[in-house]
Amino acid sequence: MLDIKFIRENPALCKDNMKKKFQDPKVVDDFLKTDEQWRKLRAEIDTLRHDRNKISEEINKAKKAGKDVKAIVKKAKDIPNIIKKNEEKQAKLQKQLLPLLAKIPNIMHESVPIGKDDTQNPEIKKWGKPPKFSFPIKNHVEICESLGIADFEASAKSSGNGFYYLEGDLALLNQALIRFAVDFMQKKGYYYIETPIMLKNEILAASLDTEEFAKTIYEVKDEGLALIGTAEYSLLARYTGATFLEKDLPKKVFSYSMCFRKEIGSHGINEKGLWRTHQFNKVEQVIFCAPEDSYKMYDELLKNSEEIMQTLDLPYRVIEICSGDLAAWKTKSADVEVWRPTTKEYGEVMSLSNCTDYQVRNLNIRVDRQGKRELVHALNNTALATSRIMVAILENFQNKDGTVTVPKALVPYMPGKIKIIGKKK
RNA sequence: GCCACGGUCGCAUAGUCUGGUAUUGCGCAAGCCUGGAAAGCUUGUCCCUUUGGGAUCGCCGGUUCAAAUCCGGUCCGUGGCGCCA
Repeated sequence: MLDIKFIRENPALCKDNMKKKFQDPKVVDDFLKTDEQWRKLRAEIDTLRHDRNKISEEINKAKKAGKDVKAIVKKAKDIPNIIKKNEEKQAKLQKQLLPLLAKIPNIMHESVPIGKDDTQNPEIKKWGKPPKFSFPIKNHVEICESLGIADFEASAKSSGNGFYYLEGDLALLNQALIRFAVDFMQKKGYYYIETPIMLKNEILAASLDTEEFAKTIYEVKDEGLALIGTAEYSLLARYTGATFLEKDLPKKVFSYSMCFRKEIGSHGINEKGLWRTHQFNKVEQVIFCAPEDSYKMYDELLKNSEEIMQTLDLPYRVIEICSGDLAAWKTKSADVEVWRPTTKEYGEVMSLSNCTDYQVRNLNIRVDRQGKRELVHALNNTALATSRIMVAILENFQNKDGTVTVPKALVPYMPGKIKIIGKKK
């Protein structure tokens, strides 16, 4: 959420920001109106509490002096009831206030392109040449099935749609990708953390909005736990309530985890294969930094992602998320998309975001600056989500004989240092 | 899972039995002092609000004029026992 004080002081800016996102700015007015009522009530309650505290003190003094307190106690008895009534009113207002607050989005960076939806996200960079094939190409599902390195029939039987069995060389390629990405981030000086994959519902709910939660998160019934959709959540949760020392910032961390997503209403979840699944492996980067550094860190995170793509020799482009497509908690965001020769399109494989202090305000993650505590800024970016990168490798590096060449950078990570997947042994 | 004990201001700690101003030390910040520093002294050091105040003792609720303190529930931690990859 945004800082309430900031909304009070900058209503025009908040509304203008919403207009740029093609959202109804009326929410800001509704919020301010309710907020004013809340504050007024708050002041009343404070006065009542003050009266009560004073009377209690009087009773205490009178008692100690050995005086009869019956008369004062009788007087004091009415106040708690009035307070209680007002507190109930206040709680009601609070309940109205929170959803309104959640609807007011983070203030976008001035560089964010204006656009209605994802069709208007501009391409800001393109790297690598899409491969040319002298033979009819297969998509990754056909490659997997012809080489026997994945089984989607078996996973459909065991778990339903959106799962997969990886077998043999492909399962090993998956592990190679994870190791490659972990080594890469480690060399960049990021700190490696393996996190819980289940979080308490309320902890998880603090990192994303209610709608997003309902659409993506699997809950573990009767346990009050939920499976993470990305290690971003568990990494943020790791630092909930933390106060960093200024010398420890920027705090650059990364994690490998399995991720679980319901993908309710998502396009393509019924498609067979590895592109969109309920369960996948991801190496994730997260940075906590001083507010003035967050756009510098944004550039660094993007550079990391691009280097990974370039090292794997995968053709990609970078698109910037336009105002209308930008999630409420982000001020700026970009996707790295990989070339898919089978669809002749680029598809999302990495997602970079600067969330500034919007998430962190709920989580209360701060930096101590000479005795003053300030909220940090939080950023996140994919390092490598293996299933989609495997799709890209299988499709871009396929050979005429049906085999697939392992990208050079991954060969050292493959058992036996094999250079080709699917070669008859 | 069972039993015992515990959770207090950044850290440490008193207060809980017997309800009535949240104690002390350390660390940190500002000021005084100093040639400069240390020491010493003063003030501050979670949040909201500010003329006053209000809230806060893991969390939620109850009793009460008044709850760190009493009652109920819950979460977390430590030790022991049990189970176990």
